[in-house]
Amino acid sequence: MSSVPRLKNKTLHDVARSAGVSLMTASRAISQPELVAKETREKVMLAVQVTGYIPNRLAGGLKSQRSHTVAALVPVISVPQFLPTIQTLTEVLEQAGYQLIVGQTGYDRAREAALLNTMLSRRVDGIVMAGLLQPGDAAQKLTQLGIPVVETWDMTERPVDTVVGFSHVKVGSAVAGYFLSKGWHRVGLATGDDQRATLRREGFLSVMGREVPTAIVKAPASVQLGRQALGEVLRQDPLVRAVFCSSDGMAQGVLIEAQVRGIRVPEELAVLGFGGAEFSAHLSPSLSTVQVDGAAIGVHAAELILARCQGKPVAQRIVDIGFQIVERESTMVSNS
Amino acid sequence: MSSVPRLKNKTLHDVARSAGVSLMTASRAISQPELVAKETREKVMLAVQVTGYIPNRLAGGLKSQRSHTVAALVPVISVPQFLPTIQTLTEVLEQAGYQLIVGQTGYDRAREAALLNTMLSRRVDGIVMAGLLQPGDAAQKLTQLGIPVVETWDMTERPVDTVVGFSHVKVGSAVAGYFLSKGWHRVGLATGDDQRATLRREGFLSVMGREVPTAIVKAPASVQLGRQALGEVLRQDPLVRAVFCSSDGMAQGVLIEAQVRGIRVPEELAVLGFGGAEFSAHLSPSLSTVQVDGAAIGVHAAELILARCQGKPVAQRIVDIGFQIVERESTMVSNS
DNA sequence: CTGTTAGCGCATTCAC
DNA sequence: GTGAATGCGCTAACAG
Repeated sequence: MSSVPRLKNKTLHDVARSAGVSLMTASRAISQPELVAKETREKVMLAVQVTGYIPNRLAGGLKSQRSHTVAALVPVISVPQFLPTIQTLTEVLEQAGYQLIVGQTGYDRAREAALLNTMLSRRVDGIVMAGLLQPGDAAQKLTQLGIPVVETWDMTERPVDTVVGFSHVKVGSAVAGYFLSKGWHRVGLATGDDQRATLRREGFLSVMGREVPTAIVKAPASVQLGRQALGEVLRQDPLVRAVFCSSDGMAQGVLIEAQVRGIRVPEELAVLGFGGAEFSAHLSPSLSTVQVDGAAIGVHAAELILARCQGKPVAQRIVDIGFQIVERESTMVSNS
Repeated sequence: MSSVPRLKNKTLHDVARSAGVSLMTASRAISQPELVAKETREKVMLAVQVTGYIPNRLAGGLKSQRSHTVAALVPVISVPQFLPTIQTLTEVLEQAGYQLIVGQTGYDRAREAALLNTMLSRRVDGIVMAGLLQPGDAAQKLTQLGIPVVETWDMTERPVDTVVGFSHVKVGSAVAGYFLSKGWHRVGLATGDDQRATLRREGFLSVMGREVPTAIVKAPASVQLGRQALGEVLRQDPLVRAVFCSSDGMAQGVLIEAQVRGIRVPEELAVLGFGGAEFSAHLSPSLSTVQVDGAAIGVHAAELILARCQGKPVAQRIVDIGFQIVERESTMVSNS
């Protein structure tokens, strides 16, 4: 099977010859049909069929200086939070004739820098980051080269280029405020160790005004780690009244661990997640969470990149799509 | 910000001039350093630093006929089952200097064919499919062009090129056999409408030898659809004893719905999922499931593609990685 | 509306 | 060990 007579790819040249026109006419008939006489166009289209021609976009890109590809850099592809963003990003880009190249940084700065270089050497037309770009040589180079960059799922006043997201610090303080408004003072945190989760924690603590029982687990978080985390928080304060988790997956683990330990949610323990995962609404008790519109982030990111690629000016370089605390059963009790 | 003086990319030419060597020497110093005198090499490396040169892999690829990219086609990127596969695939490929381009078929044959053409026009060096390739012109073309293709997460005796996966029919019959061995005859199905879920259903029914209460939901499945599905199955048979679900997400929904309705699992209703999701082990009751090693599929797929790209013969064109029924609390009762 | 010319940036092939 | 020529497949820019 390894010695198949690998059929050579047809080139535009073959098409042109088969259609009896020049190379350039064939090229135009395909990419700018309106500039070509109807009859000629049909001849070329027929030749394309006959020869089984598949254009080589790499070659075209060499000349036109655009690869029609966009890089997406995520910590790990399987982080559920980013999935809706990547999904819509892929869809919108594809409709515009762009494809996505994915890279995984593995929460590692060195790899992020290396990956950025790889992507540059592939001449991607734009870069979408999950999170903020690490400052450094790579970031500078991007600005110098004028490559569109969209940072997402976070917020900053000075993006490398553009940013679509929200403030994690504000999320943390909003949740703390929410807990306090419920009269819950014995609160705890079950949180991942990644940068954004840390920001939420800081926002939370700044409103609380003191340290609170905290379990920090290694990102990416999971249901299992959520269960362990509740154990840790309870060790630090057996009478903790409410826990803020850094993901809905962890929160699910906390719910399960509470159930196993016979702790009633929300009567004895309130639980709040983060991310607005599909399943959170359908757990029992249903899970309160901080809802973020990941799909909207993807759409905005795609539009920013596309606008930049077409040389259009961008109205808003900083898009704050905000967030929303969705109150469900896991935190729903009358104030006491 | 849209009128930044877009710095032109440096080319190998610039590097060569800066180093005072010829273009070709610069090229070699970078890609085949051992063929160049140490002194020359260092001059070139310095010049690379000074100029801030980033190689253009598209240009190199034009000549060498390899893009060092691989296409991955999935129905939707957010289908949890494929995530471990995509993740390891990306990792292994990246280590070998290859990047992944993702495409979403949206469970749509026409889009799959169109996407394949798009990927061909990008001259990807290989294609990894989630599931089997639809027979058709596109598939034929792939064979003609001798492009490595790995079909995954399914099994066939006649792959387009290679296949890494397992038989969904066998999964279905194994689960049916398992249920029967437990003495459960009033069984039901809660299943998605995608092709692979349908195969599992067929395998299941072929062993049962008759139709059973079935809820079919639109893919991609979800926790919510799982809850609805149990409702539907119960409507068809209020005394159903065991349900086989087409994903762990759906199974989780079934568990929750059972809990809400006061149906005890596993005493009154046994539940079995599919996919071996991380969370399944940590639910309460823990979820029995059909475990599949998605990461192993990714590793195998990457190795097959890489071997083919390097012209090495492939030992096994058909790799069956099998599956395993993992018995947990949701089906664990003494035989009756 | 169509054809000609001249590269895009690099790597293969051959000389030296 | 190094360099010059040539072309990968296509398109921008100009002539006709």
